[in-house]
Amino acid sequence: MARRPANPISESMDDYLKAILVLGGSEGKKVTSTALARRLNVTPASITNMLQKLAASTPAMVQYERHHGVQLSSAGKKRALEVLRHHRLIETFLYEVLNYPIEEVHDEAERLEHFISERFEERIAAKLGHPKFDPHGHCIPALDGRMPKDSSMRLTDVRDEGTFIIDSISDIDARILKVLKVRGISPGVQLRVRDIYEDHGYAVSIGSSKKILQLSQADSAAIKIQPM
Amino acid sequence: MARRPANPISESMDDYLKAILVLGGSEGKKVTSTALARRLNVTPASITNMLQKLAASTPAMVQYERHHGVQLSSAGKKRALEVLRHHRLIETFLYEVLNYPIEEVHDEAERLEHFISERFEERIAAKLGHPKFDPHGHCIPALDGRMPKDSSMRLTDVRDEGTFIIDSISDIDARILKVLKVRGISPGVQLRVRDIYEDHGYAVSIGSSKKILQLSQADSAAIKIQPM
DNA sequence: TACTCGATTTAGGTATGCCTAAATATTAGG
DNA sequence: CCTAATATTTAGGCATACCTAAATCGAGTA
Repeated sequence: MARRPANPISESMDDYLKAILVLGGSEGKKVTSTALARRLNVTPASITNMLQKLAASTPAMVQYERHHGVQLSSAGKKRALEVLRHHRLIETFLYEVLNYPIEEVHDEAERLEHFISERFEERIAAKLGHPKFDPHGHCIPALDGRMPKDSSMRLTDVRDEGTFIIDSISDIDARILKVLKVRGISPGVQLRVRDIYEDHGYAVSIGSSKKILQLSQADSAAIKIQPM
Repeated sequence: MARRPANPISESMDDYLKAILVLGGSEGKKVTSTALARRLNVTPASITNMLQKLAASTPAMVQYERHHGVQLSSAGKKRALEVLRHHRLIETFLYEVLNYPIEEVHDEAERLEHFISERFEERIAAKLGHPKFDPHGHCIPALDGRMPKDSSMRLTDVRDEGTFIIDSISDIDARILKVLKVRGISPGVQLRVRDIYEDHGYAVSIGSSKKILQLSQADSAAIKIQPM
């Protein structure tokens, strides 16, 4: 029964799989080349190349039809969740154990996630008490890949004034993360939408404070919320 | 004064520099291609290629004359010491903070050393209290690259019975490391040489114990000692 | 001094993963 | 339903870092 060995998964392949996952390319939805190109900071041509490779590998990591987007196969999704788990555990570790400033954990985790062993993962998870959320409020996939469904919504989808709980903050832009930190905007905090400037941001207040904060559109786009 | 930027140092280049340092290619001594090839598990041809590259980079990382070996330039030595510091700090961290078994720290550190930031280094050094030695007994270079001179000798150079203190254990072979661990051979322990089997190993005893342990030549070669 | 053998270098080739420019497919508007 | 604008793919290149096979060098010995 000479089962041929699964071909190795490179660091780059991992990055692509994780990006597809985060952009929603599991559960039937498809992701476009352009969206991937933007997220990964490479040209669309490079995306096409890699998608062909991911589709051709054994087992196939994605389902891909040219000009019609990609989505993860079950093997691809499994792998992407492993990488995401690594990433978020490392972020939590850097924040909790090594006292990193929140806006620095992402870049470091982004590099390290490809190189830590299963043992490293196991040890930091144990040290942290098997956390369910990273410091940005994002859910950490379990070892078996299970992850509760995310019921949060984007602040930028809000059309009416109201009160919410901050669910999570996107970690990709350190600058925004720092801006939000100094304004007290972090997961779990209550956020009241006071005014909406169509496509130009929001006026909000935090907790029980009456102070009004102006958030740019870019800042607002990094915030996910839950209705109270 | 458009100073041209120093060209980037790749992960591979770091590996070569570190290998040259450890094989003694600082302080005037030269290292042969073959020795490097053996240590890095690549062919001699690959070594030649990389040495040419290291010699041609700005600033030059090594001095290299074909057929006559290499040695580190001051820039190369500085860099190699940085990488070695990373490596040994990470080993110490894995052992002390994450409770790794000693025989597993090397391989993990070998991968991670290339990817941690200055911040990561600074934080783990602080957390560990700026240690001077790694768990194998090797000296950790200071931030400025200074490192006390190593006055230890190889157990395999011992020709007469006598008593010594174990200085350090080579970390490159996990199997040997584990064998030595279960026999109680670790840095700081007293080791008595009882019998010498020319090129076939040693009979030793540990601490105040009378029990005689047989060490193979390979096991012995991993041990460095200090006269008492 | 010349020869031989081991050490080293050169030449040429592989794979990854990125790029640009040119070609082509899809989609939305008229 | 056709066309323009946009999205995507193809083709051809570059750099890194490794390999093998075929030269070539150099140190010790006859």
